[in-house]
Amino acid sequence: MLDFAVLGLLHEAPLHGYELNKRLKSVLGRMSAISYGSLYPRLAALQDEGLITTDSAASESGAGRRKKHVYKLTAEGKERLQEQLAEGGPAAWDDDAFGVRFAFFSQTDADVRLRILEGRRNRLEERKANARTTMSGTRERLDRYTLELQRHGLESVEREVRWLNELIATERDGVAARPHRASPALATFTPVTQSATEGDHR
Amino acid sequence: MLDFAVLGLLHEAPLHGYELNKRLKSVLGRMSAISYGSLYPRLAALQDEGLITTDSAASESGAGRRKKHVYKLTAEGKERLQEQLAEGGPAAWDDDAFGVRFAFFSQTDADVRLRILEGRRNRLEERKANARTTMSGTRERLDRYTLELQRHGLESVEREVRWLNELIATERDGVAARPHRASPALATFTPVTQSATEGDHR
DNA sequence: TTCGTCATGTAATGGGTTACATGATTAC
DNA sequence: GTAATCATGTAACCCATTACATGACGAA
Repeated sequence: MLDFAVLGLLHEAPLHGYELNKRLKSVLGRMSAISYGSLYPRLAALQDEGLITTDSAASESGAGRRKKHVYKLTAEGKERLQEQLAEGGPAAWDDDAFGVRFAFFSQTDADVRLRILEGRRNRLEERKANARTTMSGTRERLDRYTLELQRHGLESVEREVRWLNELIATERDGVAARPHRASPALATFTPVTQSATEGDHR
Repeated sequence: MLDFAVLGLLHEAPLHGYELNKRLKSVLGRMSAISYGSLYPRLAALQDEGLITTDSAASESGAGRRKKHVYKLTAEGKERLQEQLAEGGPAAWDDDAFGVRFAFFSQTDADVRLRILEGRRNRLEERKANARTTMSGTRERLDRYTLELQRHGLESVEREVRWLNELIATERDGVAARPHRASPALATFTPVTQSATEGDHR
């Protein structure tokens, strides 16, 4: 997951670790940024695997001077990234993975995008069904707050399903127009949010 | 976190591990259920610490027969739970903790409840501010999908803030009526959801 | 010249997962 | 009697975190 995000970001532009981490913050969404104690070892590992390089002549120049490494993808790294981008299976629709996959949709083929969006929606639809049955589920009446939590959770899921449906619709239009290549689909997306930024909350 | 949830559930009723895990699913919300490979060792540890017991004469009766252990809180366990229920600090308002804390609001004093709800709201309000600045943030224009992801995330946060504001309002009414003891606050909560279940999604 | 932030790293630790193994109970 | 599900447990591992340590660079 982390590896994928790193490869994806480096494909857009070469970066050094510190900067990478800041970008990661947007991409990983709710997981926010990764800690440096986690990132740097990972970068070292990816380098050992030959997926990324740093052309720091810097490490040769002076004495053992420590300066910022700018990493970029190797040919092998690009290949690996492409494989992962093509993966539209169940792994792509769980909570953690989906956000990251979505963040790199620009680099993803239109058909895979659609597969992921639909998979994700179905996953949520399942969860919705589950939640419904457990909530109104015969006996074992939950207490007030647990119930309210559940209710709010369910509503969130429903909201996300609607969002996905909109995305799927616009994606399909895009695909219909110019089939199969990565395409601007979302260009025509109209933000349905009817005043999301500052509404009522007395 | 897990420990707290376990103590909280056992305070409501004695349970054995397997059943506990199922209940945990509702309580932990998005973290869903914990794996058994995680739960059982933790139960053993809690027992070692003297916070829970299982009065299985069963372990003596036959030969080394393995049967279900029903766990319940010890006096020490109850004490520990009370301490944790009284904690309304920052730890209670992060993503993971909040849901669990909320799930046990029935066992939480009204003032602590309010502290947690407000803390949580402020936390989200902060995040909102952050997101806004990074989104419309000068240069480094994000790509289409990243932007859409961000937009949706922001909207979700705003929604949750509104939810919290409603909860806070009803809590305050409750507190005003009969100050300081654990009280039914939410009894008067009216579900503002104006048709959440199946709305527009063309 | 000192303070803040950029920048990189390591070691200890933690909290969970998966895979595996086993046994009891219920329903058919 | 056999399959499904309930129920408990262990060992190996994974991935990330925290705490710590170091150093470069720009601005006051």
